[in-house]
Amino acid sequence: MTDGQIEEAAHLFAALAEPARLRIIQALLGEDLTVSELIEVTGYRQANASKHLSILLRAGLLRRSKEGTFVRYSVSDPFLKKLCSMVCGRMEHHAEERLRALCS
Amino acid sequence: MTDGQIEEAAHLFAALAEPARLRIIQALLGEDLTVSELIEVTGYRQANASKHLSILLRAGLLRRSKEGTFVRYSVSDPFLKKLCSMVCGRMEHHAEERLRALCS
DNA sequence: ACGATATATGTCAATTTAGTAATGAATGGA
DNA sequence: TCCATTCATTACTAAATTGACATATATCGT
Repeated sequence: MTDGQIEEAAHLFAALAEPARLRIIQALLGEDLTVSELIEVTGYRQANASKHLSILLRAGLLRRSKEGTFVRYSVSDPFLKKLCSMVCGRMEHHAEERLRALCS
Repeated sequence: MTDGQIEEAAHLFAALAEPARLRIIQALLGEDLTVSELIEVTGYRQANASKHLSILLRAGLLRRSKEGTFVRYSVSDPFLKKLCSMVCGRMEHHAEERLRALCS
């Protein structure tokens, strides 16, 4: 692996290393949403949501399409869906382990 | 997904969002290494490497075992191996796309 | 063209993080 | 016991990041 690829991967993980962005991704995995809808759903301020969206967009994780004055975002990367289900699986596994440790 | 799980996931990604830590993981995926060996391989300073290792350890990605005065680290999480191969695959895919865009 | 709405961007303070040097703790050998 | 080695931790500086506010840009209807 080259230095460039390592940095690219780190950049990708950095885009995912923020609870607000994970919430946004979670919402967009359910259905494509405009910024307004996303604000409604998540409760984030417009400027912040917009900034987080631009970060996810630059990381290549989202797709952006204009609809009049609205902008609709969607999950562009099939990799992201797989990744999310993997992470969920891991966390369930850990939750189970914690539970088992508690009961032993 | 609860807020706690979202934050836990963000924390996990944050642990991976650093080139130095990805380099360390890459080295440890090849073989288990002591801190000294890791320093030798990566060229990082001792204190720096130690800090990165502690972050990966706290994230549950590495295992730690003492051997006399030495400490050997290894990849504890099968999830991590899968994740790395996925990320590598994604980046190769993107590299191909860039190449194709260049030639079209 | 004008006003209203949707989205993006710039700036600021506060927080977090990486890297370095120095120090501390633990282990093994003389 | 004393010293040398290995690793962890602390204190510090510089840089990056977040969220809030204000402002700019773009599009639509009138």
